[in-house]
Amino acid sequence: MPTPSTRDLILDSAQSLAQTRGFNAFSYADIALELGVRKASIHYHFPSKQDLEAELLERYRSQFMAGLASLDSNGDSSVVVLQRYAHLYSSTLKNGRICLGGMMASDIGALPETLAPSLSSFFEEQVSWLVKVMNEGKENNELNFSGTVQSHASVFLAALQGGLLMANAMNDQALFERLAETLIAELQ
Amino acid sequence: MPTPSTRDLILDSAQSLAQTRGFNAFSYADIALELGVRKASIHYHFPSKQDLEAELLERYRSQFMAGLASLDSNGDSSVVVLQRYAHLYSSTLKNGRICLGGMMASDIGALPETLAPSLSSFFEEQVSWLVKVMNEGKENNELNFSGTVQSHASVFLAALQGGLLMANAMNDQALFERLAETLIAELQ
DNA sequence: GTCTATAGGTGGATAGAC
DNA sequence: GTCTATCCACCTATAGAC
Repeated sequence: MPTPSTRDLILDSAQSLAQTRGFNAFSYADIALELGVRKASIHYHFPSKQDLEAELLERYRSQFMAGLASLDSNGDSSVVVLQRYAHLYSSTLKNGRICLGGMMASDIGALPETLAPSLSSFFEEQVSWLVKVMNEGKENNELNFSGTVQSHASVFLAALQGGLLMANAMNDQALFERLAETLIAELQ
Repeated sequence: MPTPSTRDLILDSAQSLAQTRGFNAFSYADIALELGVRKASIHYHFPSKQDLEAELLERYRSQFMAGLASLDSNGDSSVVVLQRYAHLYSSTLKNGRICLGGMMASDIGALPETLAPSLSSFFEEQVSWLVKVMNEGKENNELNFSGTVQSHASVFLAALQGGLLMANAMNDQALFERLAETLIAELQ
């Protein structure tokens, strides 16, 4: 594992701050303090905060999709794959974070409009992946539900996003675990 | 209808800004501009922003609960009551807003800790009300599902909150409507 | 690439006249 | 209750030395 570049360290710090406080509640000064560099150095890598935010979402999206690809690479059952998916969200909760996509969605009214398309794509890719997994589950008779797969995929994602918000605000990790379990049981 | 007091007008403006931009993305200057008063006047009614935020949540919570009380005052079926509940959320979406509780939950990491208990209560009251409605629906054989009522109530609320986030970010009101429909159908 | 220094603006908040 | 005036801290961002 090579030493992370300053650029990556900045993104890591910014992502942590964005997931815990929100996009409009952290500053270059916060990152500078955490990394022990000057604000001007951050502006060298990301001239404007909008540049930083855009890169933040893009990196998160690509890393998240790469993670999804590895979730269903084996021949595991759809139920197990969905459990692993839910665990991706659950694990962010342990650090007092919520999904970066969900956070950005809540801040969308105060962010540059140029970020909206990327954010929409993030959600659409999640739903598409869930649709694929649920379709496979139906074909294998591991999943069984009425209504369109698309609708159930949207509900699944929305419930996890909202569940993260609630569990984090109430400081109740068990709430999220029960919620995810119920969601998956409902599809069987 | 008496003329609203300045205090109420301030709360109305602040609530609109908080629901669209977030708690850390509006200022006293924004409210002052909208109402045509000076910032100092707002500080007279709400000395600190924390005071304003606390009152904002408390008013929202009490108004929301009053609204819920009128939703199931008649002998309507549980399905209809749940549809009306979902419509409460749907209607905020039309103004480009999300639920104030959901917004505050996403900002909780950048808000005073004193607000957390009130926010937890907000979610707990929503879930308790949903549990009551779902229990009645089960007794009347209008609703039919496995798993605890508590879990399904949590899922229901979480999915609506997350659905608001997604539909607002993607500017797709129909997404929310389909999502709500699927959620209710799943309980029958 | 990182630094010092600084500009120009906005944040929440207060004092005191009316 | 609302105003003018002001304070100080913090924000994003840039210029220019090293």
